[in-house]
Amino acid sequence: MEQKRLYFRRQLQTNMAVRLCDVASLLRSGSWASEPWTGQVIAAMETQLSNGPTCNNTSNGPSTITNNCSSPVESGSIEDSKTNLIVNYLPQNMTQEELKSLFGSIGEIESCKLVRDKITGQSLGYGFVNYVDPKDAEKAINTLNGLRLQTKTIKVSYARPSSASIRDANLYVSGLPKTMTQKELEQLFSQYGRIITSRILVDQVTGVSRGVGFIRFDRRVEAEEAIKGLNCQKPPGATEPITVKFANNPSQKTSQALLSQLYQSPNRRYPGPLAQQAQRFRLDNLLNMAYGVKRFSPMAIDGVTSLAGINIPGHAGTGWCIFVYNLAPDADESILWQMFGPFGAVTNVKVIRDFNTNKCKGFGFVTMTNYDEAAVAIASLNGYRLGDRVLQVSFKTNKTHKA
DNA sequence: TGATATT
Repeated sequence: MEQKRLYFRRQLQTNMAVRLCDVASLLRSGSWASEPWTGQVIAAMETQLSNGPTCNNTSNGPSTITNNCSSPVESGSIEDSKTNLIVNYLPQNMTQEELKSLFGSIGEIESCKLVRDKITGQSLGYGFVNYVDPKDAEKAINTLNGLRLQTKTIKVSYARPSSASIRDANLYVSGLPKTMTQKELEQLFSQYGRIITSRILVDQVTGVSRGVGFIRFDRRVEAEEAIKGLNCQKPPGATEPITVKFANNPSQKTSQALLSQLYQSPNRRYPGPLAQQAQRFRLDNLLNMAYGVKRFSPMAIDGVTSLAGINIPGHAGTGWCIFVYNLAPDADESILWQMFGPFGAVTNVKVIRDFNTNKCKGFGFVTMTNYDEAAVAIASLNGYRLGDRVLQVSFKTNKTHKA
């Protein structure tokens, strides 16, 4: 009870209508409504809401507020939201649950959304995480920005307030001098507005610039002005003019290309050869279940020595559970994400702590979706030296008695 | 013409 009071007091201290709307709707629904003090809290919030900016939150996602500031965009100003983050460059196969699990290891999450293609359902590689506490959002940027997950390095930053004016502000630039650096590219374009991202494409083999790149501005009007000012112009010192135009939207592919991508990408829906071994396990286990055979020992398969995390389709919340031993007392979840994330889809991590001291008891667990990725992670991380400790990593066993 | 940046 007291914890709930503290929880909502903390929320109330976040002086944004957007937060109040969310808390109010949370209080109105579900088990919170039965608490004797919720009525007072809702009333207090609605008073503030009626005096403040309009709340337009009608959906499940994080809400937005009408920006009624007289000078909405000031160069270099701090973002409006201190709790809402955008996470870019997520691995293609990362799910919303995995995103929530990863960022939930920092602090309490108010809402979390992985953005998917409306038609294909494929991840668009970015998402939003809205924390309850602005301090956790800041901590998430400090600890998770730049985290390597599989082949990607994720970017974590404050989300700008959602608005039509910030959409379609990405430019494709070609004909750049091969010697031009990213910094020089930014210098050229920064006179037209605030740059959100910039990139120069390079040859995969030689690393030499391909003379093409991208500039994403904060606002579309800035991108329009940059086209007017720089398209067909020669950059300082260049011999040839550059081409500046709006970039293609990656989500606007032809249906042919989408189908091709769907067929070729090894994801959950269309498992590629890599998933075959895990599929074989699942099939075997289904057959064993169906025929009432005692849970089969997978030890006979391909030299695997010990397994327990049996993954049965339809049995939600399962995966390949990995036991990690010899963690330091101050180990936290983020270290587990950092170690195992690069090997594949991680759905959950947990550091086991002493109830009284809150220090790690020396071990933890990691759940991975795919068997093959889990096996590689174990093979790679068992014996790994973390600080002054050598880790023992294995599939979790179902030991009920100590040997 | 990207390491799919605004739900």
